[in-house]
Amino acid sequence: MIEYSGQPHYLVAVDCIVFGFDGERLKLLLVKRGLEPEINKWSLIGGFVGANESPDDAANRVLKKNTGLEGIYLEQLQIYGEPHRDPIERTLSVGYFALIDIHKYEAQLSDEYHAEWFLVNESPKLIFDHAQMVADARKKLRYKAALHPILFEMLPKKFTIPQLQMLFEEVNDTKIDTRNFSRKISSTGLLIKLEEKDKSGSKKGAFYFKLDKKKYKANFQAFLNLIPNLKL
Amino acid sequence: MIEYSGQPHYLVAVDCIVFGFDGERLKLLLVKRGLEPEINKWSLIGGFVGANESPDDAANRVLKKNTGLEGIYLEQLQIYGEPHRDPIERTLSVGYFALIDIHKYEAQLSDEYHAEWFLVNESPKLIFDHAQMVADARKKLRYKAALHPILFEMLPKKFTIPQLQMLFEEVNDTKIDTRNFSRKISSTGLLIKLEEKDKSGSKKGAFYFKLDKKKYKANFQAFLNLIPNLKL
DNA sequence: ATTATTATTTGTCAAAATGACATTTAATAA
DNA sequence: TTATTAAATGTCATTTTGACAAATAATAAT
Repeated sequence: MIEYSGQPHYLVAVDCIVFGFDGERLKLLLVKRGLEPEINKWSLIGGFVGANESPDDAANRVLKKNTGLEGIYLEQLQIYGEPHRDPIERTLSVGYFALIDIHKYEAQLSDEYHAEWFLVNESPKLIFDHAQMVADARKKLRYKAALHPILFEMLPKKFTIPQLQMLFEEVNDTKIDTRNFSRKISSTGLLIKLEEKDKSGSKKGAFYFKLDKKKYKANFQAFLNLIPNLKL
Repeated sequence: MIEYSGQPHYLVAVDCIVFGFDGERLKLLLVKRGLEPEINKWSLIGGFVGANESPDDAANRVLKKNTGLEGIYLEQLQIYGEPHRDPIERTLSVGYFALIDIHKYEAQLSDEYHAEWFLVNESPKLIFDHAQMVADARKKLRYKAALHPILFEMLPKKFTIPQLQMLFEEVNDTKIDTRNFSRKISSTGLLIKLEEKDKSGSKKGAFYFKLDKKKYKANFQAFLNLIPNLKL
């Protein structure tokens, strides 16, 4: 087989910044690293890109292995390729951010996988440049969520408007006016009101809504300015 | 030296999608590939990531080598990593899109570098997955340019409003109303009007403007909706 | 000198979107 | 029956938007 002569070869990994929402707070899924160096330290979910898979494939595989979940929302963040970011040997890592409905994950046997959820603001120290990856991913999540309805990926099938608003407030670290928010949300036409109410949060109860998936897919590109005074 | 045992290693390259604007049309900078396979075919400007450089470093080095220019606006696009995208051996490529003031480049000795400008819509067939990279880069350029003032990176120090508008129209492949466009542009406060006029395009002449670089840097994040009926 | 030409520049107005603000409502608990 | 609590909804002034055409400045032609 011909090769490009004399060029160095590197390991290529993927690392996933996995966000979830428990109904109140934004969370981050971490695992204890299973190999040296830094074994047993907290780390993003990651792994090496195999010979017959693309980085996207690798990210999906690694996510399934660590959570049992398939079909997770995944988006390429960027590549991390500083020469010495991994002390053992040169490894470039493709960062992905993933959005999970946390309840789907909790439905899995949590012993089978040793990933753990942390509040994003109370995460432990992470290995290598993983803290930078998380910071970049939070920024990108804010950016995208301001323009596209990706946050629904973190909600269960049925959710309430107050829940949705809390999620937006968490992601953007801001308070949003209830009246303006619900006006904006309903103007998108993406939500379908259900009969049922969620009585857990109040005496009155909040109506459940579900996503209009047809419109969601059709309108994924146009969902501007859900955050007041948006400054990207 | 310790290594991660048994993991495959790959070549890692960078490829730059270089956009320029000649005052009327959007252009793409290509080179004839200098090595087998596909030698002498048209290709994006690219190269392998060296042992002591990051992909960002490599992109800057490769751009300087092929154009003589430094300090070019560069942004990571995404990674291209399908297992067989390069027929010789597995190579992952980090795509970058670059924005150049085409006049700076023309000031260089054009014989010294054999890169050539093509109209983006009349580019030759490209090697490997480079056509896909160009398509992705155009999409991302539209996206970013709708929200951030990056298109100024393609203009000379002095430029006119009609030129600026033509650039926006080229990038977005649309027509924009002159009155609304100049209202929007001036509301950003990013432009400083000069005394001088550009007489080349008309009898009346169009006033030159320059970028207020302080405001440009300060407001890089907030420059929304320059394209009417924006649908991202 | 006057007029014609041509791209540049600027103005209006109605409609829609935005942001700030407080009250009503529904269900349960007291 | 009343108190409590979160959910749901309405108003209004301001700003932004999009659609539309007339005026201007310089040169070329007569």
